[in-house]
Amino acid sequence: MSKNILVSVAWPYASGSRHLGHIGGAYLPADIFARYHRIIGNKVIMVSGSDAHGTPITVRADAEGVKPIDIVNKYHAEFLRYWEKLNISWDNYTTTMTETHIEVVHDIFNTLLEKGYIEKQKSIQAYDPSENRFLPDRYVEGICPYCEYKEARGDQCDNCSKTLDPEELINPVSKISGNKAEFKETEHFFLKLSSLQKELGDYLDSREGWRPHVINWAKSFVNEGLIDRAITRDLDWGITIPVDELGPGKKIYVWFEAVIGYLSASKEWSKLNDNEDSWKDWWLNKDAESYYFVGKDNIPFHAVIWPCILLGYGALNLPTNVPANQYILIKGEKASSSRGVGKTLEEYLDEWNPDALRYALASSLPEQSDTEISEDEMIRRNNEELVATWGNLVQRVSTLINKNIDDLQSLSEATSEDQELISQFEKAYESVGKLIEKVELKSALQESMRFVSTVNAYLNNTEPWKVLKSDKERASRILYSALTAIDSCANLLYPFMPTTSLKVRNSIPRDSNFEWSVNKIKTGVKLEEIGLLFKKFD
RNA sequence: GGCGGCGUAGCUCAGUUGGUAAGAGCGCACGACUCAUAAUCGUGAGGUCGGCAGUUCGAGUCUGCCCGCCGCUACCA
Repeated sequence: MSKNILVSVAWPYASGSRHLGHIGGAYLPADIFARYHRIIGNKVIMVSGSDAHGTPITVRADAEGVKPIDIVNKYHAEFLRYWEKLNISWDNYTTTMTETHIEVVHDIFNTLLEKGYIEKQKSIQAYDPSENRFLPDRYVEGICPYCEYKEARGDQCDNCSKTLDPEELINPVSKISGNKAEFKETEHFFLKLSSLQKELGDYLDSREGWRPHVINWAKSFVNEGLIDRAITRDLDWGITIPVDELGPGKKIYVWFEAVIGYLSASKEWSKLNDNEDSWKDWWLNKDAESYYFVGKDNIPFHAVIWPCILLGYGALNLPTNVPANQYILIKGEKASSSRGVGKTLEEYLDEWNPDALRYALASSLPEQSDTEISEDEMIRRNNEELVATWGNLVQRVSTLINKNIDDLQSLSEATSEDQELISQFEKAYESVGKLIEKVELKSALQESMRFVSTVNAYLNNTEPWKVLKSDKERASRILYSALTAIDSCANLLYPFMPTTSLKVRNSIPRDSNFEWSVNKIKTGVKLEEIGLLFKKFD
């Protein structure tokens, strides 16, 4: 009874480089989760893509004197390099510029409009006449009407921390040009979140196993009362509005269309695989599950707004879980290469074995709370946990076998000690699997490493290097048992470290080929040279 | 201001619905081993669980207040 599992991953904004925090926050955990489910036989599609629209991209394009599309292409290409180097196993990694995406966005827009979940509303908006553009609240500055602070923003005064409307500011100016801001009426389409509040509340109440910070946050949004939100903007760069009622210069607002990308990327995947309807197995089949891997800043969009869009549209599956991560902090600051904190992601990717980097990040995933890491800590984990415990185990056993035993042919009977080692691993698959299914990936990795240690302990207790001198058959049995255990360790660690795990597995000849249970290792065959899995940092 | 999260051993973090003497990994100390990338294994020392008060037979776990850090507060996504 294999399940269909949709692994949806936050769409990275093609407006700048990503950093380690992004990788640990969403892409790596999603990949671990997806790889595990594929291995145990579930049908997984993992989708995402580069988010091509939105203000940061146009701002950056303006600053660099290029077109938005140039910025998008540059960073999309950079993101593709990340995924390749890190072995992120997408089924479809696309962009929000594809025809399929635009079609799907238009379909959802039109359907919500027909059903009355989208309607036009007029509002007064700050406007910069010299730049010929409307201004977000935060891009308007002026004097606070309450405390007379001179640099109050249109949304809030930093001095007295009162929430403001831009129109309240005295002498409002555009933060972009420094010129006086005007106020003009503008008309936009709004998503009527308020009329979906009850259904969303029921949906959230029915969720089980969500992380406390995610469900609490989502519910607090509902409890405060959902406010209708504009889904179009005064912009040239973006997806066109399917109905021509607002006049020129307006586009669909990025937050509305980006989340729809999960559906359009799934549909695109179907087309690419010559089965246009296969996406339905993940979106319409009620037994299918969907997991959305995002950072905590994305919780409102994935636990509130996207479910509302889906509820309004109807029929499509809502998120099974949104295992949002908190932030990875480097040296006490939110990981940010733009602020010059730490190395760029590309530098890490050049310097690190991808599996070692995956390990260092996976063992510090911010699943419950913000987690601090430093490069020293990552190096320490590589040297003292990965190299010493796992890499060295593989090395010591393969060396013992290759130097002393030709082909693991004549084995003595297994003792209770040997059997106990193997039966431990039968349980390991179960306990590690359960943790991954609950998206407790950090614990799952720690648990896996604990089993790696038991093999080292087994060797210390059985001392095959001594037994070799007197009883070669017994020594062969010990090493055969250890090799069986190592093969299982490689399976357990595969979702976390796919490349090195495959390297180990492919070197060990097997009689069976289970990916998620103990395998029988062939006797009478020579073990292939595995080589060092990881290198120590000096 | 309001809302949410966090504050647990030197460090990074776990601690289901309150219940046997508070956990893990790393670091540290001591011991064992020497096959292995000076790697491994075992034992141990470290905490009045941010503070104060309360509920309870019993609270890290619930309530109130306080202190500190972070985030959100709806046109950044």
